[in-house]
Amino acid sequence: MAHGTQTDAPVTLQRRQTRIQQKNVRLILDAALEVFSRHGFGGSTLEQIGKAAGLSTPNMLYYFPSKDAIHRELLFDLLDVWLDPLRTLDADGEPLDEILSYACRKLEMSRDLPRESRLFANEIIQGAPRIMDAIEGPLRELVDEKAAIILGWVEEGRIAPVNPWHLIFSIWSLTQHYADFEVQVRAILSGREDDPLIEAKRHITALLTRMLTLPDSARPQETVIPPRMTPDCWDGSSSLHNRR
Amino acid sequence: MAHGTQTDAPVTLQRRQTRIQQKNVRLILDAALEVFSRHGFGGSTLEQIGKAAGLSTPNMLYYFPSKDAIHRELLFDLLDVWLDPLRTLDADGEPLDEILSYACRKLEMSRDLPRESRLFANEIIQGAPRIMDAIEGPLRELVDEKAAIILGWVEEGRIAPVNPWHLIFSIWSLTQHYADFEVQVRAILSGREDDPLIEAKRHITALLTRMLTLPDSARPQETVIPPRMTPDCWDGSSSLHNRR
DNA sequence: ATAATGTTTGACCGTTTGGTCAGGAACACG
DNA sequence: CGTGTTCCTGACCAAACGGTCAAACATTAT
Repeated sequence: MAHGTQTDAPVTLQRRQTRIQQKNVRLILDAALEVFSRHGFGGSTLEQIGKAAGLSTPNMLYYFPSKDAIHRELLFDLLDVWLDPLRTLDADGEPLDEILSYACRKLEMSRDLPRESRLFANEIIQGAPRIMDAIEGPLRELVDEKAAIILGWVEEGRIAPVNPWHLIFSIWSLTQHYADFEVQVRAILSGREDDPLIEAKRHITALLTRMLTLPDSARPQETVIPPRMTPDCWDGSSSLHNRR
Repeated sequence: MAHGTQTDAPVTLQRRQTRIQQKNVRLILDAALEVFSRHGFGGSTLEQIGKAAGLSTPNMLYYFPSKDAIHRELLFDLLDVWLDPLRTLDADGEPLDEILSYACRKLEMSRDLPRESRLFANEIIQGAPRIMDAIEGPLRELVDEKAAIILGWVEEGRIAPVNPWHLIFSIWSLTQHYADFEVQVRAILSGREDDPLIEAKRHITALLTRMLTLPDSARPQETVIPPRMTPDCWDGSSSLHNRR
């Protein structure tokens, strides 16, 4: 062996995936997500992650070169998932439906991917040291693109005037709050609401609807306004399944 | 000396405050707030805090018995400040004004006390291990009390129907977002808005107003509705001064 | 001045941390 | 079956961690 005794670790990309590799990498990432999302990067130890994954510390370092590498992989895997709902916001759709659907999908993610939400929150709170590039680049571009669409709707008089960027921030904060601050929400609502997320959906839908619906006087009169139906995502079933 | 060589450390309560004590305790707490709020408890080290405070590690431990004690003191000092705005929500006030004022004060706090906001966020994200009692007790009671007031306003037909608890969550999330996710907000808005918080105030005010204002048909007709003025907190000056 | 008190430091300690490594165990495959 | 590869572990390491302590240094009051 020319360059080291230990067989070359299966680096992130060049992966001849063995079954065992697949299983353990998944185990590690899942455990790391659990631990990192609760304690932050600095507050987490490989021992904790190993315990959660059922693997020894050196064994984990056989699959990943370092603690940092695990964290980075989690974060970059997450970025795609995280921005996906916004990508689907369609300029050709009915404005209010599009925005409500988006909020709804984000709220679903708070229900189904709370750990991912907390991981992201931790990263941003700490100043986004590892994903600032992605935020200043792709994320910003995506937001600008969709904000332009919403601005177009405003100018066409199809929704009430609103700052599109801050509208997007509002949707982010309103929805992610139920994942990131879950223990607070549950502590306050315990005994009052069994599933806060159901009521949260009603609340956020109403909030956005009232905010974006034009007053009667300004509404276009061409057609009778149909009673606004909330987009029926999440009523009964969902496609996301990542709960622990 | 009966119980130890080192002079009794100035424990949190029994404080014969020397000038030096006052100065250094303040220095330590301020530095600790900076560090803890960015890296979380586990991710922070006494060395970091010491560097920020300009004090050596053992010297800090002369004023506080442990890293944990510093963190606890910060957290409990914060709790009072944090809940104060909600306490001032007045059942006898004009409903919309009261709620807008509350949101406004919370937004002010995001501007003036971002580190405190992040410290709190960190604690909740991590499952509130140190302040769960305060959340299940005093916080919950305060929220219930104020939610009852809001519910009363709804039943009197003075604001549009709304779930008061989720309304409070909404205000928390909408406002704290600008402190906790500040780097993201700035990264997205940089070059577009110099001071995001100004536009944020407009946005949140409009959002809450549209959400809580009754439709024309339902509005009580006794008096002419005066043009709604936003409560003029924060327009020009503020009482909070804790920026770094 | 001087004694008593309050403050700061450098050296130190035990533990935990991320990470290495040689070698053994389990596996795949001809 | 045997042999090459993949996987796993126990022992180990250096650095960093929270914290202690005796002694030196300031400060204050008398």
